[in-house]
Amino acid sequence: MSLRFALLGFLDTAPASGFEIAREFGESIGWFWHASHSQIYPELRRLENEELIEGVEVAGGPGKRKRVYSLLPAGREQLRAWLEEPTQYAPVRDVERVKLMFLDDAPISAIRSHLEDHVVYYQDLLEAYSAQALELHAGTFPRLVKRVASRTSTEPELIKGLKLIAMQGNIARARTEIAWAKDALVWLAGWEERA
Amino acid sequence: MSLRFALLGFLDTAPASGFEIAREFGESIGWFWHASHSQIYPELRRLENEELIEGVEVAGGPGKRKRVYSLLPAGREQLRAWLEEPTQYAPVRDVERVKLMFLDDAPISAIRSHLEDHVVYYQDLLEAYSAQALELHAGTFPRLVKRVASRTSTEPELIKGLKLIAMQGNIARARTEIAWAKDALVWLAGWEERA
DNA sequence: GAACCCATGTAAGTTGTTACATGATTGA
DNA sequence: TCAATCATGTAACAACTTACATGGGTTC
Repeated sequence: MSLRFALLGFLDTAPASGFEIAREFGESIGWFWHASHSQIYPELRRLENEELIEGVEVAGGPGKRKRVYSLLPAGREQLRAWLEEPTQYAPVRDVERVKLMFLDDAPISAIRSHLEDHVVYYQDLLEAYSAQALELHAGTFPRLVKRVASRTSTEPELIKGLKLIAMQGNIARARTEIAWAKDALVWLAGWEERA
Repeated sequence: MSLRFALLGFLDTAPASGFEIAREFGESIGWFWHASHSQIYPELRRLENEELIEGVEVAGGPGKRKRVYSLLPAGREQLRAWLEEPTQYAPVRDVERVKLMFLDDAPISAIRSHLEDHVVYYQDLLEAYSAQALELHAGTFPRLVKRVASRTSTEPELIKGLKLIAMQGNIARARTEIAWAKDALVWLAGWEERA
C-alpha cells in the first residue's frame, strides 16, 4: 500500500516521468523506499486512472517521448491523510539474524564471513548516506532544492531539517549494525581461542 | 524464499506442529522472521511433498489431532547450504522515514506524534527483547534448551552465544531508533521555539 | 558493430495479507 | 453460554521479483 504514497510524495516535490522515478527509487529515494520500474509504471497508470496524478506526453531524450506525471489536488489530499495517520509498522523479516540463530552447526569460518559481509554491506551504505547528508547540509541535494522551491509557505529550514533527520536515522542504523557485527566478531575470536 | 528456510531452521531444533510454529512466528521467532498461519500451513505441505520434512499425525490437545513435522536429511542439507551462502539483503522499505521526508507541510504536532509513536513502538520492542536476552543468559529460554539438547557435538556456549548476539543486535537497533527519535524530538522543540 | 543510456511496457511467478470457514474442549 | 485456546485449512487479493520485449540515439 505504501508504494503509491511514496510516488505521490515524490511527485509532490516536482513532476517526473516513470523513468526518472524508477531511477531514484533504485538509488537516492530508494534508501528509504526501493521499487523497480516494472512495479512503478503500472502503479503510475493506476494513480492516473484514479485521477490522483496527471500524465502528459513530453519530448524526452533526442527522438523519444516521455510521460511526465504531476500531482493533482485529490492526490495531494490522499497523501496528506496518509502522512498524518499513524504508521503501520511492517513485521520483522531479518534474514541475517535468522541465519545467525541457526548457524551454530556450521564452521566458525562461515559465521565469521557472514559477520564480515555484514560490516562491509553497512559500511557501503554508511558511505552513501554520509555523502547524502553532506549534500543536504550544503543545500546542494537536488530534491531538496526542488522541494524548497516548490513550497513558498513552508520554512526551508524545516524541509531540510526533516530530510537530514531521516538520513541521520539511516546513518545511526548503519553505524549500529557495523558496531554490532564487529562486537560479534570479537566475541567469536575470543570463543575460538578458548576452544 | 526465506520462509522455507526459517521453517527448516526451526524444525532443526525440534519437531513441531504447524500451530506451534505459527505461534512462535507470531512471537518469539517472529522477532526475527514473522509469518502467519495461512502462509505456514501450505508451506509445510510443500516442504513435505519435496521430502525435506516429514509430518506425522499425533494426538494434540484433548480430542484433537495435530500434524508434527520433523526435519529429514535432505531438508537439513538444504538448510545447511542456505545458511552458509552469503545473505541476500532485502531492499529497504521504511515507511516511517518516508513519511518524515514528506511531512514538512503537515502541522508540527503531526510530526511530533509520529516521532513519539516511534519511541513507544521501539520501547515496547526493547522490553520484549531485553526479557528474552535475560532468559537466554539464564539458560531458561525454551528453544535454547531444546537446541542444546538436540546437538551433542556442538558446544552449548556457541549455541547460546549466537542467539544472544542475534538478540543483542535487535536490542541495539531498538535503542538506536529510540535515541534517534528522541534527538529528533529535541530538534523539533528547538525549531518550534525559534519559529 | 557493440555497448550503453533513455524510455516504457508486459507476463509469469512468488510472497505475503486479510478474511472466511470449521470444530472440539476448557474454564469463567 | 460466552470467550478463549487448540488446530488446520482455503480463497481472494495485494505486493514484489525476474525475466522478456522493444526501440531510438550516442559514443567508442
